[in-house]
Amino acid sequence: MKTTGEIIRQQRESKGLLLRQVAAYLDIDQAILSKIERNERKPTKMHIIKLAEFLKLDKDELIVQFMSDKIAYEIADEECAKRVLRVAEKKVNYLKSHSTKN
Amino acid sequence: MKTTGEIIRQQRESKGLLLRQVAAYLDIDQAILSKIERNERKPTKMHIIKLAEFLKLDKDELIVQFMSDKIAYEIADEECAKRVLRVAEKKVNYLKSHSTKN
DNA sequence: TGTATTTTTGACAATTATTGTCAAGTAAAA
DNA sequence: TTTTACTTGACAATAATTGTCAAAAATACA
Repeated sequence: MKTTGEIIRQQRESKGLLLRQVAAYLDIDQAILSKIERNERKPTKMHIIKLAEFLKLDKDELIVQFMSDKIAYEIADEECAKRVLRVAEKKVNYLKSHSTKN
Repeated sequence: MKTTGEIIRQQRESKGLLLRQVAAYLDIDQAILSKIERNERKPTKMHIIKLAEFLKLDKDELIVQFMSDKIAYEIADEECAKRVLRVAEKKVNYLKSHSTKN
């Protein structure tokens, strides 16, 4: 399984781009991007969106990576991680079916 | 589906306890507990643990409620919420099988 | 080699989010 | 109607996140 950081780094390198160039597009210091690629810092959603744009990665796919990282990280040390996910799914279904939009 | 706040409030009332009494045990202002019960503020994990203790609720069950709330809230407005959960589960499995403890 | 370039690292500053208090308001009970 | 419980909202304290900067380390390459 590739990490989010690995996906980003591979794509950046495959395009021959420097940290500094991509970081400039994201409007952050390259130090942060370096850390994101090494999974040492978590990207924000804005980072993810701009990275997908700039590196021509599939935006939804990258968001899935990013959010599942966050969730996995949050619950990984829970005994009941699996149940948490199952209950969360029920709640998401409920929220979606009762939300005003759509 | 009962919300976390509802579970807490029902149990508290069934025991004839006042907000102020439970809040004292949690060492917080009763205003916060009032808001937690009305799902207007999110409890911390410590709140949840102490609430389970004091109200004699099943601790793991309450933690599942609490964490699934957090997750559902985070991803509810995502198009790809379901996929996020599935990928998160894979990552949790991976993390669990590769963690040092156990 | 050694010089330029890129990346990494860590200290710490700025910003934002969370968690809390307080006091006044509302509701309900006695 | 007075007391008691609960709710609300402004805002203070604390904690977490996000960022900068500059020096160190790694890499590329003349």
